Amino acid sequence: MSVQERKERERAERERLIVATARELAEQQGWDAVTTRQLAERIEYSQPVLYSHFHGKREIIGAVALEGATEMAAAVRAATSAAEGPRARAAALARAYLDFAASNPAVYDAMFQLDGGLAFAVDDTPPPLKDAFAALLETLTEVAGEGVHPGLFTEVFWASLHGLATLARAGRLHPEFAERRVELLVDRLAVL
Amino acid sequence: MSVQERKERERAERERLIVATARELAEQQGWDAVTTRQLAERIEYSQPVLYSHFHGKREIIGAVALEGATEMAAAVRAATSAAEGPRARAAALARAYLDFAASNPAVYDAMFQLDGGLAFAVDDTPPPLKDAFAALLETLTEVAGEGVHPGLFTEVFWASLHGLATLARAGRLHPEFAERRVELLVDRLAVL
DNA sequence: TATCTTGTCTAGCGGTGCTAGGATCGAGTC
DNA sequence: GACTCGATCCTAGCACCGCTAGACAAGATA
Repeated sequence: MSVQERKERERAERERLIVATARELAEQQGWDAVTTRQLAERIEYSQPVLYSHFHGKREIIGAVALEGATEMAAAVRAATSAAEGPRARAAALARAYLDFAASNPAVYDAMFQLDGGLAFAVDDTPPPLKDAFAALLETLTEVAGEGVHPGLFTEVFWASLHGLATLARAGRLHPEFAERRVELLVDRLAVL
Repeated sequence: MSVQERKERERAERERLIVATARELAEQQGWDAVTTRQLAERIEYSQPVLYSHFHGKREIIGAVALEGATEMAAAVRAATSAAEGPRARAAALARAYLDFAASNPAVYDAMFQLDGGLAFAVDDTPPPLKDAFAALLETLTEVAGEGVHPGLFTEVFWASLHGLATLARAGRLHPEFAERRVELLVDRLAVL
């Protein structure tokens, strides 16, 4: 029994190592540099070991994405709970979201730009992703406005943030407008 | 003289063929299917011919992106000029933008998701891209609101549309809310 | 100690973007 | 009309990718 338990523990530990290494490598050199060979070398195992943990590279990206979703949900909740008043909470949410995207570009890519093989079909959406959306919903519901479906409003608000995050990082928007964009977005979308 | 002119004409024609074929193949089977081998076979030339026209695959993607930007600008202008009143024009712009993204996913990817090697550093941005932004600016300026920088407002509006377009296509948003999302976005962002 | 299962690695498959170097074709010249 | 020569194109191959079959060794079981 104990032997098997030890092995399972070691396996789980190695799996965490794979995900952490993939994430680290992606943040350092971009996802293009995250090849199975490079990744295998960094964890000091051969390539096939990766495939005994994940069905393919896509699943590794998906694992990084789920980790990121959990962290993003936490970051958003921490920021909103520290703010007072609906308007301030919505603004804090927006800034926390954009900060996370800017600070963890590779993770954000794994979540929304790359194919991590994650399902989004309402039912079998992984819990961390549902929870990240829920974190947005909690704060945004109070500024959705009368008679506006909170989920609908959250989708619009989220999409706007997503657009700002991706276009800003791609160098498509004027960097000096960053703060004013957030102000404008919150002012217009949020109903107090 | 005439011989050289004919050759240049044929070269230009072949270049158009390459871009058109890449675009067609991408729309049919996705950009993953657009390999240099597949592309070469479709135009009935060998691979190296591609490299006598473009420095690499990235440049071919960039060419498709520029073509798409021109078309999108035209589509937006056509839609807005057919609408009456600022609110109707802004709504028409939003729908035209989202329609274009939904109808030409591969082209939209070339423009905003893939690396087409296009510059965006204010000065050396290719004219078609500048013009596409200008097309948005023309209509959105009139609903930016008092004292709001039109360029800033356009960036925010555009980012929101971009977010809606990408998240919707990735299956991240509820399809049945599509029209209501546009209504909500225009209602909140546009100042009449 | 002998057996056997489990886990890991070596080697290799078919694919990718890209390119060096040889063959071929056609334009210009005698 | 034959010939030279330069432009043009293709064959073949490089290094890399994601992924996997099968040999092999280490460790648990008896």
